Parts: sequence; structure tokens; C-alpha cells
Amino acid sequence: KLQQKCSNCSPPSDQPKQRKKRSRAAFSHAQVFELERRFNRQRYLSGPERADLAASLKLSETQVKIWFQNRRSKTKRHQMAADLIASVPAAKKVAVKVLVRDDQRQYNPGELLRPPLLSLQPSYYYP
Amino acid sequence: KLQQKCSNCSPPSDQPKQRKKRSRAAFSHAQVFELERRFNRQRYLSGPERADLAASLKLSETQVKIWFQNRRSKTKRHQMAADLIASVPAAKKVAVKVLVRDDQRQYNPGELLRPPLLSLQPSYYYP
DNA sequence: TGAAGTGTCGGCCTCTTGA
DNA sequence: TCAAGAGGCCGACACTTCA
Repeated sequence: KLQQKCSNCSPPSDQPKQRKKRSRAAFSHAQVFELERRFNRQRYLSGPERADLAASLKLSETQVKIWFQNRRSKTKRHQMAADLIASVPAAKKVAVKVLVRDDQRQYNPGELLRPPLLSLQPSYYYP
Repeated sequence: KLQQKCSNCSPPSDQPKQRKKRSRAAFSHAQVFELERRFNRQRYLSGPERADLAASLKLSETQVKIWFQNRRSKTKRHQMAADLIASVPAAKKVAVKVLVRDDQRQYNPGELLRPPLLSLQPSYYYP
């Protein structure tokens, strides 16, 4: 949306820039099923969770990470499309979804959707 | 939100690049007391928590973030020094601290100390 | 279509600086 | 001494590419 491309950030060094071959891995049905099942429960994975899932599916951690990123992205696109459709039909205006409760201070949507990094410190020292 | 650096994004127009003056803020006793108190409970702050704390202490969010970073760093240094001292005295060898339990797979310390981003997804769609 | 590439942002960590 | 600067890594998101 608010994309600033930083077009001049390209390094002046003009390397040959060899072709990177795309692989297009295409996961198996079983893998996708498992990923999808997990996604229904959790939209984000922690490092260890990602490692376990990747190992059990015989995928790299990066592949799992990217899959979840793309999956979130897809969900968001669909949701936005649905919201758009729902809001367009002439007099069919509805109240905007509320993400705020009276007893909480107000944050922008980005913060609410963000991973939140819940601390969960192991109380390593200072118990 | 905060300042964006993008250090190599400086356009060909070479600005005079004014001197960055170090400020060395030196927080008040009350501020440090509050920060320290909070640190005893939480070694990491989420975005909203940081915002609230910063506001209540009349510090910028960046200052609070950096304070926690430096504080973690300090704790870690002291802990490492303490471990070193404890391990050196001649025959006073002790068992290495255990970070693993039998029912868990093994992670390296970095992962355990890391923020963990506990997902906490708002179950936005897919309830 | 969807896995992967690219770019930007922000947080954390480590080391360093200087008031 | 300690807040802050600088460099590096990593994950998130937006947008794009192409098998």
C-alpha cells in the first residue's frame, strides 16, 4: 500500500547477476493437508513449532515459514475481497468490524495482527 | 513510526550530513526504578506494553526499547561472568546447567531466550 | 495457481562510543 | 557508567515472478 520502493538502493556494483532457477516445489497433498490443519489452529508458528512441523513433514523450515506467510497473505486477500463485496451493494452498509474494547487502549490493526511476541520469558535469572 | 535509517538510501545529492550529537539522556531515579521493577517481571516487552510504559514514564518508545536491550545485555554479561567464576576454582567442577527435559526436544539457548512470539492469534477468521 | 524472489520495516543481539 | 550508534540476522508483510 504505502510502498516506498527506495529505487536508488540498488548497489552500483553491476554484477553478472546469474539466473536463479525457480524450483516450484509443489507440496504433496498430505503435506498441504497437515499445513492447512495446523493453520486452522495457529496462524503463526514459533521457531520450535516450525522446526517440529518442518521435520514431521520433511520440509525445510524456510519452506514452512514461507508457506505460512503466503497462507496468511492469501487469507487476507480473500478477507479483503469478501469485505469489499459485502460493502459495495448499494444501501447495504454495515457497521465496521470492531477491534477495540472499552477497557483497552486503542491500537492500530497492524499491532493487533502482529505476532505479539508474548515475552514468555523463562525467568532465567531474577525469579 | 520511529525514524527510518536505510543508511545506504542516501541519494546522490550529498547533504552536509550534520553532526549527530550524543545526548546521554540519563534517566531519573524514578524512571530507572520503574524500568527496573518492570524488568524484574518481564525481560521482554510487547509493542503495546512498551508504548504504555514509555508514556507513563515520559520516555520515547525507542528509549524504553533500548533500555531493555541494554539491560538484557548487562544481565547476560553478569551471568556469564558469574558462571565463569563459579566454574574456574580448581576442583570445584559442577554439573553444567541443564536446559533440556526428557520429554522435550533440544533447542539451543538462543531459541529459548528469544522472544518466542507466542502466536496469540486473534482468531480473526477461521474461528 | 502457488512456491519462491525482492524490498522495506522493525526487533533483537553484539560490540563500540563518548558524555 | 550507561544511553545510544552501528552492523548483522531474522521474521513479518506487500508485491511480483514464472513453472
